[in-house]
Amino acid sequence: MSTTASPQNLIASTFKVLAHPIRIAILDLLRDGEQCVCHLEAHLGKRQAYISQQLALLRSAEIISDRRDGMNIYYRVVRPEIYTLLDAARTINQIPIPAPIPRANDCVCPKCTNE
Amino acid sequence: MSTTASPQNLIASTFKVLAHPIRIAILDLLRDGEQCVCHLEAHLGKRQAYISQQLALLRSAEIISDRRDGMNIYYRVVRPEIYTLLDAARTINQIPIPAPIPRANDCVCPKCTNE
DNA sequence: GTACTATATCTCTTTTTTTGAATATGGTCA
DNA sequence: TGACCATATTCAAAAAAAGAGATATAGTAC
Repeated sequence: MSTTASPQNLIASTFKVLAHPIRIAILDLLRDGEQCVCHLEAHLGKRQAYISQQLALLRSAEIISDRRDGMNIYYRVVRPEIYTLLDAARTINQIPIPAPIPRANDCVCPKCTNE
Repeated sequence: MSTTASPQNLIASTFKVLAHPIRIAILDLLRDGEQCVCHLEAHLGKRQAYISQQLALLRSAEIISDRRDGMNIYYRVVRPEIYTLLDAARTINQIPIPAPIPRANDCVCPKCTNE
């Protein structure tokens, strides 16, 4: 994650963080505000540890940050400019920008509502 | 270069092609129009074969395309929208958009002008 | 034709990234 | 305090990408 920080390398690493389907999906889930990890887990259908790894990556790239609230940890995007990139990439590929996921103030994912 | 072409995978591979300093540099060199390979070679200071490999990659991603003129092969960008991405990434990283390289209709790089 | 030039391709090695499995941590609730 | 829950980290294996070297190709000039 280093090499000398030339402009091109900086830009390249910005793209690199975004060059992953799960990370893109995570950022899309965070479009309309913070979500708890269990939410992401439920929506992405991947192992918890795996999602946590990707969150760590996005976190260390300083694109998202977290906040604990009681039992859960909530993630949010701290660099909304990256949506410019995501949206532009969608436009280029003629993919519609995803509709915002209805905000659920209290987590509605199975893990959060069941028993 | 495959996996099923879900929207996220499509977007991810767009970012992936751009996630490389040399490829970014090549695209910047092509900002103001086509350039012959020797030009790129002179400007990038890398092995010919290496640049050719990167060109092949950009070509197979259908971002650039080539044209032969006499002895030389000229490359040009066929998807100018990618500059939206490059520029946005620069903005995010607070790097100025590179000034266009003065157009040289006849190649002025050492390889083209010497002897 | 042959020789040369510009560029491309192929193959192999090294490095990086991805992913999975196991385990750790640090709050919370009794 | 201890058990429990949500999430994080660590380590190793698998897969992908980066890069170097050697060689091929397709025009061009003679």
